[in-house]
Amino acid sequence: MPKQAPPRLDLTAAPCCAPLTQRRVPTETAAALAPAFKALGDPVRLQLMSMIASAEGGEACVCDLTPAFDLTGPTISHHLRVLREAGLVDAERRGTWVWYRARPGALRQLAALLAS
Amino acid sequence: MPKQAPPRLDLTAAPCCAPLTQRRVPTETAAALAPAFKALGDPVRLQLMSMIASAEGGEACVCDLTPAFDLTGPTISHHLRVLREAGLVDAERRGTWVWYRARPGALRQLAALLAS
DNA sequence: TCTCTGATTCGACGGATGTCGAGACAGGTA
DNA sequence: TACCTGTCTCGACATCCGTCGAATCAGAGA
Repeated sequence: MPKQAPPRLDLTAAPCCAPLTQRRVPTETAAALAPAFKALGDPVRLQLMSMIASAEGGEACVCDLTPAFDLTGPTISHHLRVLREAGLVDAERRGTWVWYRARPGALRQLAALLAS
Repeated sequence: MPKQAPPRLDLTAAPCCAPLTQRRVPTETAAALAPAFKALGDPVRLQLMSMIASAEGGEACVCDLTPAFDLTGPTISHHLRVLREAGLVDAERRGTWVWYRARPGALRQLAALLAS
């Protein structure tokens, strides 16, 4: 869990969501959603996102995420932070461990933009 | 139009497409699709993609794209090349102008991955 | 309180990225 | 042929990004 709530994007606040293919995405919408796509634009983060979103109970522990990659703890922590700051996931510390869960609506909004 | 066909990703060749939220995305799939998300992870490219995909006739001329941004020609050309190499668009020169069109199936595949 | 473990932050490094100006290339047109 | 216009390539620059080791912080338990 971050020491203080990090500057987090609220994707649902984006001027929203007509499909990309329907009309030109306004500048503000592009600026609001591009960071989320950027966050998914790394293979490790794409897998992290998938592991979190598909985890049973809807949440995944960092202690399960880290050993799934050939990367150090700090690096995984960095990628999780990027996902957090992009508004894609939320983190919660419970006792010793930190749990991540997908932010409801975030993926849906991105999917809606790409939908035809 | 690129001088020679650039190394272009074939998104449809990616081990494909169960939603992110359903099961963990395999490493190869993540490696194949992350570049496409990365390409959309820039506000300018997101708008370019939208302008191309939503253009009437399904294609847009560079000569219409460039003046829509406060950027130089080379910079727009660079962004279009990134979209091309990510497998999201195709380019074709017809006479003086170069036309870009959305690559069918590319956006659909990304949307499918994000779908819940 | 002290110690141990899990997770984050910090600082550093090499490599990638966005932007531009200058120059090259492709097609029209005279 | 020569010239003009539209587009791309090249080289340079500052900035950002992915990764690591070391240090720090947060809880749990002795």
